[in-house]
Amino acid sequence: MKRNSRLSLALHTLSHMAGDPSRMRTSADIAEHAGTNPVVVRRVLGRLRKAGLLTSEKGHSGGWRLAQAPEDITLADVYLALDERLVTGGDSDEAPACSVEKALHKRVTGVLEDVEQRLIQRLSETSISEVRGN
Amino acid sequence: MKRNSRLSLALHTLSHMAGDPSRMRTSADIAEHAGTNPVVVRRVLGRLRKAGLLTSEKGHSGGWRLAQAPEDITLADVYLALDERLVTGGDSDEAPACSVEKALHKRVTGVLEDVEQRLIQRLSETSISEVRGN
DNA sequence: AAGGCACGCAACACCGTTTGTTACGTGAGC
DNA sequence: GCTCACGTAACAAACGGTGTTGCGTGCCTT
Ligand code: FES
Ligand code: FES
Repeated sequence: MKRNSRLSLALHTLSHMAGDPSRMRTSADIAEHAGTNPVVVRRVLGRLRKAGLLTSEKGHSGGWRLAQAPEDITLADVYLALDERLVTGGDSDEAPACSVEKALHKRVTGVLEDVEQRLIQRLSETSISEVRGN
Repeated sequence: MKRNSRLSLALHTLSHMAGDPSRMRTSADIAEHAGTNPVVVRRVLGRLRKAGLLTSEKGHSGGWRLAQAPEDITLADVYLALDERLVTGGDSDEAPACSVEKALHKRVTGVLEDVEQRLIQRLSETSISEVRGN
C-alpha cells in the first residue's frame, strides 16, 4: 500500500518460521536471508514481539521464535502489530473551524476507516501457515 | 492514507468551486486560501485538468473552473485523477523465484486490490457538491 | 568467573519522495 | 505593448524510511 517493506519483511520472516516453528533464528541469519541489516530486523520484529507474536531470547543460543501456533497468526495480526494504519492515526490536524473542511475531512476519514476495516477483515482470512514456508 | 495532502488540497478546492461553479479562480487565490504556493496548486490541479475535471485559461481573466457539473464529480474521480494508488502501482519487484515470497506477494496484492476497489466504490458515493462549499 | 553471543536501543548518515520557491516561457486580454 | 495567469523546469528544504555503528545488558558456554 503505502511506504512498505516492513510488512514484507515481517511476513517473509514469519512465513519461514511457520515452516519450522521450533527452530531459533538470529537476527543476523534473518537479515542475511532478507538482504538487509540485523538492526533493521530487530526493529520490525520487536514490534511483533510487543504484540505477542514472537519471543526473543538473548545469550548464546538466543534468537527469535514464534510465540503462537502458526495457524493462529493471521496476516491481519502482523499488519496490526506494526501499526501503520491507513488513516494516518490520530493526527492533531489543521483548522478546527471551517465547516467545509471539517465535513470533507469527516467524509474522507469515514470512508478510510471503513476501508481499513475491510482490509483487516480480508487479511485475517489468511494465516501465516497457509503460505508455504520452505 | 499514505503521503497525502494533494488529495486534501484537491478536494478542498473543488468543494469551494462546487459552491459557485461559474466563478473563475486563479491559482494565486487558491494557494493563499489553502495556505500553500500557486505552483503547487497548479501542479495538483493540472492533474485534475488532465482527467477532465477542470479547465484552465490563461490571460487576464484566466484561472480555473469546473469542467463538469458539481453533482457529476465524485470523490472517486478526484482520487483517481491524481493516480496515487494504494497498491504501489506496477512496481518491478524483487526476486522472481522464491515460491514463498511469490505466494505471499500474490496474497497481499490480491487483498490490496480488493481493498482499493472498495475504497473507490465508497468514494464514488459522494459528489463534491454534497460537501457544502461556502 | 570470564568470554562470547545475541538482543535492545540510541545516534547518525544516506536516500527517495514530497512540498515549497524561483525563474522563465506562452497565450489571452486590455 | 503591457499585464495577467497558466505551464514547466530547476532547485532548495523538509520528511520519513532504511542502513550502520556503537554501546549496554542478559544468558549461555567453558
Ligand atoms: S477555508 Fe474553510 S473550507 Fe476553505
Ligand atoms: S528466500 Fe525467503 S522466501 Fe524465498
